[in-house]
Amino acid sequence: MLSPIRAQVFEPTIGLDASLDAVLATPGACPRFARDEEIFGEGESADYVYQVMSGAVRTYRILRDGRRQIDEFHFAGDYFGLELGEAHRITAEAMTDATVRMIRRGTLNDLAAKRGDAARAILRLTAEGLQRSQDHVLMLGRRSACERVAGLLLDIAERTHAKAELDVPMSRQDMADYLGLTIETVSRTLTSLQDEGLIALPSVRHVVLQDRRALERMTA
Amino acid sequence: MLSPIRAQVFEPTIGLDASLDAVLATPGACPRFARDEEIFGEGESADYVYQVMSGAVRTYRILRDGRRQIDEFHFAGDYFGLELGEAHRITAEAMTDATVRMIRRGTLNDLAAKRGDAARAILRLTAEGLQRSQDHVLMLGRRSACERVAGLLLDIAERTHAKAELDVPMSRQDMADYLGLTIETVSRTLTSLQDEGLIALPSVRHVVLQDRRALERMTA
DNA sequence: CGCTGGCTTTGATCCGGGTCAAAACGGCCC
DNA sequence: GGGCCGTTTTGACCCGGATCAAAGCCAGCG
Repeated sequence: MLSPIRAQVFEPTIGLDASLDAVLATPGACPRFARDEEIFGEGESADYVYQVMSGAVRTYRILRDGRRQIDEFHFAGDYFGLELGEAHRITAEAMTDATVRMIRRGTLNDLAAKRGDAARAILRLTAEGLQRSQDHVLMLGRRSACERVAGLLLDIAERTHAKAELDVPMSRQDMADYLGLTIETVSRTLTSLQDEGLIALPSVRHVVLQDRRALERMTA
Repeated sequence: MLSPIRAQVFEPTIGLDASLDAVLATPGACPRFARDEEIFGEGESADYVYQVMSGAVRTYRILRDGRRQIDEFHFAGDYFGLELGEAHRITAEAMTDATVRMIRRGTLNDLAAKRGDAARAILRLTAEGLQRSQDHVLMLGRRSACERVAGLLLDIAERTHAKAELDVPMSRQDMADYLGLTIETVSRTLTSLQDEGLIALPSVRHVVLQDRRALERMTA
């Protein structure tokens, strides 16, 4: 009944706009990471920029007492690990088994210095990250648990190019730490959305959006 | 007893690093805005980038039902209104009477195309905004009301170059909408910080940090 | 297959911060 | 100086989501 898990592999497409994919034809190293493996840690030297080729990645920070806030989820094609300073301010881990392209930061800087379109592509990536972070702020500051969960589901659908059925690559704990909630609240909210007929939960990591319109209404 | 309100006027200093201030010697228009006056609105064409010359500015978004989330406070010297797309995604208002420098976006683009240091300066501004937004996410997602208020006070102190005594240019409502709280909670939290001797509140918009160490401990 | 251990869900209760209401505090204008 | 109005503080109570606890539910493995 359920569609198989979509192979989330990144296929670069050359667009009209400045895109790093177009500029960075040279692949660079593409190591594999196992589920939950650390890709880089807070405080480490930021010598590389990364791109998800397959799988999914989470970036997060933790407070002294262990509270964790997930900053972003990264899917196939997404860049992450771009830093202003010398060191990573956040930690990155594979959420699923993942392959990740590593681009030497020096290479990127040289490219940016030589080619205006590369510099613009880097700026665009950073600015997109800022927009997503601003959306995240709005969600955490002013939205209810239900609105947050609905928003996350729609976001995952969009970013993994899923239609109605989506694979959720993250655990409930990951969802909670992204949404500023607890696992219990996330779980309860999902079941209540199911009870209202807005979604179906055929399995833990599989969600069907049954009334996308209604979900979007909560989000707007 | 109280020091007079510091004149928060921006004095550019030429640093060693790429700085837009150095590059943009040409002043451009510097209109004044009255307290609570709108500088630009969500959806408007983003033809200019702005820099606070004096006073303070808030940028925010509102949900359909009126819930407001303040994205950032901007003080003398800060740039704001940089957008990736054609339109502003957020609204900007003067929190106090303010003078604001307007820089035509085309000018900035030309400059970035011609001079690598200008392009780098713009990237840096965007990346700094991203870092602040990420800090904001961590605060909203995982910090208590008390930690949030303490963090805001320290942030204001740092960004207005205040030592122990600081002018708070924003209303309780502004603080609440930045911190993801209500006015009542902000007010209660401030008085409880005062009761514990961590701060003093000689007047509504004047705060004295009496135990900065303790405040920083809450924030870390 | 059946057992085991980690997720996830569900239940019961609690509490931090929200809501609603009223009093107190300033500014500001006359 | 006195009155007025918007902001801030304080009080009483409530509620959404957290916490604590106990079942379910698989997936993996022997």
